[in-house]
Amino acid sequence: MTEERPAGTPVLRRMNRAAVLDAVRRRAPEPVRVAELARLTELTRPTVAQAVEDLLAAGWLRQVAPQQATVGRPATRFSLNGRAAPVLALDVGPHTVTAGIADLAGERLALIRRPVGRRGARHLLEAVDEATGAALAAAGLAAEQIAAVTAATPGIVEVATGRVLFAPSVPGWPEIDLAGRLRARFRCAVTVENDANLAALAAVRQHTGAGTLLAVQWGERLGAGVVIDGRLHRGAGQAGEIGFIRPIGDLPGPAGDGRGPLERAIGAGAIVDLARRRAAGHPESGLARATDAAAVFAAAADGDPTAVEVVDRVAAIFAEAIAPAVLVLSPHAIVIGGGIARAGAVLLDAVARHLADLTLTPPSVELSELAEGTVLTGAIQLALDEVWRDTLAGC
Amino acid sequence: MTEERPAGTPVLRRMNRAAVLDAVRRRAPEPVRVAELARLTELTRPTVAQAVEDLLAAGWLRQVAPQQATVGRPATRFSLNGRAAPVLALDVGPHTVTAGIADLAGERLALIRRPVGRRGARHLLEAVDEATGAALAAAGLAAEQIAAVTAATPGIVEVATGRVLFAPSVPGWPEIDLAGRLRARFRCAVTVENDANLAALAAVRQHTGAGTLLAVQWGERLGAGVVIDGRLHRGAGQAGEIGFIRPIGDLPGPAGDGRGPLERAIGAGAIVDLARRRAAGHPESGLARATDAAAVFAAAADGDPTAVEVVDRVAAIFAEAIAPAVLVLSPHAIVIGGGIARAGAVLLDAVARHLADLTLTPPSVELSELAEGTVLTGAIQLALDEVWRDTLAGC
DNA sequence: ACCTATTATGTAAAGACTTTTCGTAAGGTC
DNA sequence: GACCTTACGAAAAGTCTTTACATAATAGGT
Repeated sequence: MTEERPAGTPVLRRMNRAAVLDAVRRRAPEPVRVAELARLTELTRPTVAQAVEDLLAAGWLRQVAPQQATVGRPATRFSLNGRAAPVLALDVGPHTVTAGIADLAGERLALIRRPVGRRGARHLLEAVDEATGAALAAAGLAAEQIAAVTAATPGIVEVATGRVLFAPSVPGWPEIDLAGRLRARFRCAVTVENDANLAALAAVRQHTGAGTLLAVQWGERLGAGVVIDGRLHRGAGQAGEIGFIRPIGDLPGPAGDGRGPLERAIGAGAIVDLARRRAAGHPESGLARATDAAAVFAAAADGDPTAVEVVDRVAAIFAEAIAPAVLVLSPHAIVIGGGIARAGAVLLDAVARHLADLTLTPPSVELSELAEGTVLTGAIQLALDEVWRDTLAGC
Repeated sequence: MTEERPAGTPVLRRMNRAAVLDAVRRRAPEPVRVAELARLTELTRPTVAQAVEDLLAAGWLRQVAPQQATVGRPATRFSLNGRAAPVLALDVGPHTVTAGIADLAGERLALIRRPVGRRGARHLLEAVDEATGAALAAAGLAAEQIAAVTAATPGIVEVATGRVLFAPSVPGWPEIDLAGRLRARFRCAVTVENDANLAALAAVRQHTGAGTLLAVQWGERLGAGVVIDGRLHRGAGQAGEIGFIRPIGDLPGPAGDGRGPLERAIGAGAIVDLARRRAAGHPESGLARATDAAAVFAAAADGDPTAVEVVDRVAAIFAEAIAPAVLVLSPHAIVIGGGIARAGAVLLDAVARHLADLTLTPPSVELSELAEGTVLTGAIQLALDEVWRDTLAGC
């Protein structure tokens, strides 16, 4: 239900303003002419002109130089005024904090990475403050100018309040009220969201935009984001926690480090362990010396039979673990990102093969093309979505 | 994205008409006064009066008798004109075809059940035609007056085209173009949808209306519908096919009857088989004589230890099977309907207990309150949704 | 230097709604 | 029958969009 609250003619003007602004956004970063906007919005030219005038006055648009060398009177052209509503995105990882600032058109204005000195919630928070300040300085902005903030954090997040409920990788993190601190510093919408969810959002936007997608982040830990028609599905609050799926077979001993069963079975480290164990009986394989998952996948790609077997086993466990979810959700595609994604086709093919066996019409299995900064990209996107939603509703 | 195409003032009037009609619908079946509508829609009284006048002229509303015994001048009251857009719903089961006709307000105008003479697609189709005709006659309507048709069928349905891709329970069914035949007979929107999905829709509307819900239909077969914020989630087209989840443990021999692994493991028949096998070693249990699943659950409710064990085992298999989907989807609740739902609390508690073990914050597990006709109710709801969507958009 | 074709912008009048405001109608109660 | 309460009706005002027409700015030709 769209739940519109219609009223008098002023509502019309608001709607038209929003439609014009939306059209400019879609055209960004290219400047647009009034006549072009009229065509895009299917409004008449005077109406668009009126809306543009309003938007210029409100600072959403700015006039850019007219195009040279054209027949007829040069058209005045307009672009989004990026400075109108820059957004701040934070990727709060256990070891690194990244802060990015982007303008309305998605243009990056600043990008700051800060290592976290020592492990622990307090040091992490310090790094967040520092990175935030540095990013603001680099972009030449004051905190008051930021129009939306999105912070990505590991763990399970109660998005409505911004509280982190469970974050095994950072001791003491749930006790810190990150959202509260950010809200105190910024007088705008602040969203705290699970990092895998945001990575999913970024990966999916890259992908198609529509449909149902399951975007898996696979590294030392395993998380996933469910994106339906371009929007994050959150369910009761912890959608996508695939790391806690209990895989078939016996588990490596309970580590008690907060990792879920599937993470203990086929997380990056577990893959190395598995490879080492298998290689013990096969001295001709180079796997015994493998120190990271990438080496295992490389060996498999080279045709090392033991490595191929290991990859196949890993893929089988993964496929069996998510098959029920695939049957229930029926995603159009599964996008795999994270450190493991660098494994390439070896893993992908094996996963697809096993899934084909376990589902009715298996979804396509693909790799995310985004390497670094996927989480930050997703955070920026969510923040921009927020701004656009508010803006288009109430500008 | 709401994708509104704003324009001149006539658009305003359309929007207001739609808002008023929507308000009347929400108030249905109670008649409404103009002043009440003004309050509900937050429009002024003259505007509402104008809209009501239009809607009366278009036949969407009708005037009803003013309320007696009131202070002040009696208000003229209006109701939905059910005859304006009746919908037809069909539940095409392997053994029975049910046809229902409902008016805009959801009031049932006709309900016809027809047994299917002999198994097979041809006889099924005959029964559909017959039931449809009888329902139309009973409601005193011609086919041209029907505003939307929804047909529920077992199997996997490609909703966009209305083709049934896979329907093991009715031989030859996928070759029949049910949607095409209905479209030829009715000049309105025709939707063909999986029966479990429609049952889910009905069960969920009963429930809360918002949030993410997984509605399981559990009988001889197993299906589920995913409902997110009141709307059916279809994914790539076969969301909710939980019958094909492969459960842990060894399967009863492949039946080759098109049933999925989970159905073979814990479908109604399989539960009886399991009980019989367990009872073989325990002659004191009455389970050996159980002929249907209900008897097994009844025995468990009575405290028969063997029966309790069987129920627990069934619940465990079910919980393990759907746990990954629960983790990915994070539903607010799981609603269990279908024949097995009559088992009551025994099964429910066992499922909840096992799920608690396998998920992070387990959803509540509940029984659907709808007994007979759940599928038909859902079909009517979907058809009405269709009508309202079209109507509110373009009346 | 001037003129014309071409494209873009500006503006005023008309038309369509909603809103506001005030007057009237239709009941009951005392 | 007077009075109170609630509902209905109609006219005037205000806000937008639309339509139609006039004007501005540039390139290229004469």
